[in-house]
Amino acid sequence: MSGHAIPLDAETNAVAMPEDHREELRLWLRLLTCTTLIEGEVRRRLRQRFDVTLPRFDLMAQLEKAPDGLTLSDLSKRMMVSNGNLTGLVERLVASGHLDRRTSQTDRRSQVISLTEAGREEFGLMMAEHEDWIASLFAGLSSRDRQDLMRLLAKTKSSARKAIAEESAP
Amino acid sequence: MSGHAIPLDAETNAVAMPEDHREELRLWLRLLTCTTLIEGEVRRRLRQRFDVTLPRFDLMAQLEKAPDGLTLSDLSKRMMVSNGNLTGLVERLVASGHLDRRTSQTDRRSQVISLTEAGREEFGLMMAEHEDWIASLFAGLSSRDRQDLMRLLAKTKSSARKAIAEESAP
DNA sequence: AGCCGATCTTTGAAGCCTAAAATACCTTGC
DNA sequence: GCAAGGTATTTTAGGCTTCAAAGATCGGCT
Repeated sequence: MSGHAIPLDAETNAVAMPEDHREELRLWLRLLTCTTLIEGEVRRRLRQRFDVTLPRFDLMAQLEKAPDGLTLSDLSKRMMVSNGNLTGLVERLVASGHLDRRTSQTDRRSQVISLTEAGREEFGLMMAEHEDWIASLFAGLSSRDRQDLMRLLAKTKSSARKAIAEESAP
Repeated sequence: MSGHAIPLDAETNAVAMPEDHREELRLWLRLLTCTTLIEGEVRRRLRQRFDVTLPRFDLMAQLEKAPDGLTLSDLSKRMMVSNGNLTGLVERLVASGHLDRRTSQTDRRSQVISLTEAGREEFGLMMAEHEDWIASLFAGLSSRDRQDLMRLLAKTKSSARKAIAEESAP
């Protein structure tokens, strides 16, 4: 392979000149910006309208989908946050009367958390508004755009999961 | 309008039955999941490889692009975090010798922050690896996918910005 | 029965983050 | 010159988050 002064193309030159991944980097930064932007606004509105934080909202959202309650470990997995984190989060929502907590009948290590009636009602209001907020934030996208984005994000998610799995056990 | 037992379709029934925005909601949750997944992994690797947190990395990344330094307000805008937050962040990085901080010559209210030589060197190492991590996390997407995703996220970003602006000053 | 490793939760130390109030400095208009 | 209003930063109080270590309980094995 090869004339003298002819520059090698990116493919053949991978060793001497390490690949340029600026495109992926820009993509990641844009993804992060979008999420941060929307998340910040949701956070702001939750606080303003309902005086509630996003983590608390998320926690109640999980419980709303599970009428029989969930253990802290279940919640931890579903919310992708640490176990220790939930202890305090739940504590505050129990104190404010939104959540109920009792030791599992079958496993005394486990705490089963569920929404109180008051908590469920209050969350219902939040959830409805929240859905409208999200709709308005994404209003600039056509139905087709949303479908495409959905598909690409699914692909991104599985790409990332794969890379993470490979790194953990190479 | 209307026959008796015939159900109205979604379009004509917008008032009685408020619109269903579950599609947007699912899209948002997927966007959030992707970002959280990738961000968590980057955070984990930064900690493991360099014993540095993501906020510190982000801060140094901003400064690396600005050889003449930036004020706290500049940083605050670029990083989309609160001003008070930066005070402590910068404080710790000054203490560890990564950052330099001096009062502006032209405005004694302002603090100009910049990377020290040591900070710049260390950040160089991190940046290179970080770029590879991101590339591997997005490796499952074709070049075409990345372009499409980039475009759709740009659209999402401007959609969100518009909705936020309209809410603030309706 | 009793021990052992695994699982569920809490605690502690450190850091990140925000909103809001306080402080310091600048700029403009008189 | 100097007061009023605006800008840059810090402080304060409260909450979220993680990791790592400790405590409690479970289940299987001998």
